[in-house]
Amino acid sequence: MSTTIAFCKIPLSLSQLSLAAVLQCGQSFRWSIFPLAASEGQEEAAQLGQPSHEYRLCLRDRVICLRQSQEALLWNAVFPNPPTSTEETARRDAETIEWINDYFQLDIDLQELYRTWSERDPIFNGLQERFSGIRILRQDPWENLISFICSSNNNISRISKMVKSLCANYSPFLLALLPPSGSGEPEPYHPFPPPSVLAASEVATKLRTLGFGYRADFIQKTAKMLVERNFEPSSSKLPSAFYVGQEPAEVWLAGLRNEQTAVAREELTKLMGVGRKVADCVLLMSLDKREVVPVDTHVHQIAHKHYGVKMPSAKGGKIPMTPKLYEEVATKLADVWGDYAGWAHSVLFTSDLKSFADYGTEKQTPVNGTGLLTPEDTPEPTPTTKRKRGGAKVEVKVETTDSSQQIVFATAIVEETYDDGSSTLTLAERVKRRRRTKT
DNA sequence: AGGCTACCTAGA
DNA sequence: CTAGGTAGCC
Repeated sequence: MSTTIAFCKIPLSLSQLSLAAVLQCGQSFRWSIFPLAASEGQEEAAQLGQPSHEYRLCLRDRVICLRQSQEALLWNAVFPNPPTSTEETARRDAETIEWINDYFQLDIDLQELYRTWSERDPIFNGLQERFSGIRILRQDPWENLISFICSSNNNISRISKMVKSLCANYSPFLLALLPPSGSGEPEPYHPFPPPSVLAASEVATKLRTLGFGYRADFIQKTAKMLVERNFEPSSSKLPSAFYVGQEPAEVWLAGLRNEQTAVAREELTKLMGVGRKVADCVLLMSLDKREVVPVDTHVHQIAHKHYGVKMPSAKGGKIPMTPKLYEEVATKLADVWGDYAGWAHSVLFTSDLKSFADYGTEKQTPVNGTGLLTPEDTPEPTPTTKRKRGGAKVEVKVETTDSSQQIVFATAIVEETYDDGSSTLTLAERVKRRRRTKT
């Protein structure tokens, strides 16, 4: 059970792919991450470009294990049953390699894209050193869709827990694996459940109890909508043997890869819990629509600070993302970055993630310590990466209080000071509705 | 037709 | 109070 398995190598530079960034930046939520045994030689190992982590993902019939060194991607695949022949072993290996190439889109030269973006955009140029190797994964559309339905109004940590909970509760156990360190409990692996399983009406109520909140109904309804769709016979035969074992609903979804972006988006947004943002994430991350830029508040901030997109006056501190504003931001960024705008967006987005605040600095080195830059080399912080140091909140007045004892309207001047010494003064018209607790 | 709001939950 | 939003209602 604890036999040491050798890893196979695919030559690959860190500038083409940074597993540490790509697998944790909120594209896929299902990878398990293990630090490799912290021994005394670890620091030197890191400097030698040896792997520091192992990443694992359960597919239909196997668990893929990945590590990364300075010059190679290291992989191995674990099956519940050992291969019966050398031919069988070879066939399995070939499939895994094909999957890796497809999933990481390794035929696309990321360095060349970085060069192009840097020429077109000085802002990108400033970030490219610190955030290299960030590319878009080519994910399974069904899993991608459900994961991003979970993502609404949510954080990466909880989304990951929810997605793993879906697997644990709705798909059969495949196998268990000890952490790579050898010590600790074996971890069970389940593949992602197919549409037919999540379409059952009881699923909604059970997902509620599992802590999915209002997304429980979205997931079940979307699954049901897809399963009950009337599929064209033509859509059930796709060229690749890649889709064998998939349900018609999954094949249909994947078939949107062959449609125009607008058409595919139209179809996606018909599904429950899928708005523009979620649809665009799916278009970009699993349906080959590389030009699509999903827009959220982070992306809007970036677009405002660096690319001259308007910032509506803050009513109540929150800027609602209207369809019009969404379109403005998306078009602007697509225009700046070109064909692969969605890919460029993910570099900027990752650089803006709080969990990556120290990525590429001394505090937290990227995998294997390459591309290491001192904090002085880091670009000017953008307003979104600027950390708030102090905020004086000056309540000016409270205009009315109605009979139900809700504060309905309040005006305040808010001063915020940032790490770099700059500060902003905003007039915030904050509408507070403080609901009285039921008694 | 845009502009609200409620919606689940875990964790600062 | 927020976290990579969306449906439903006016």
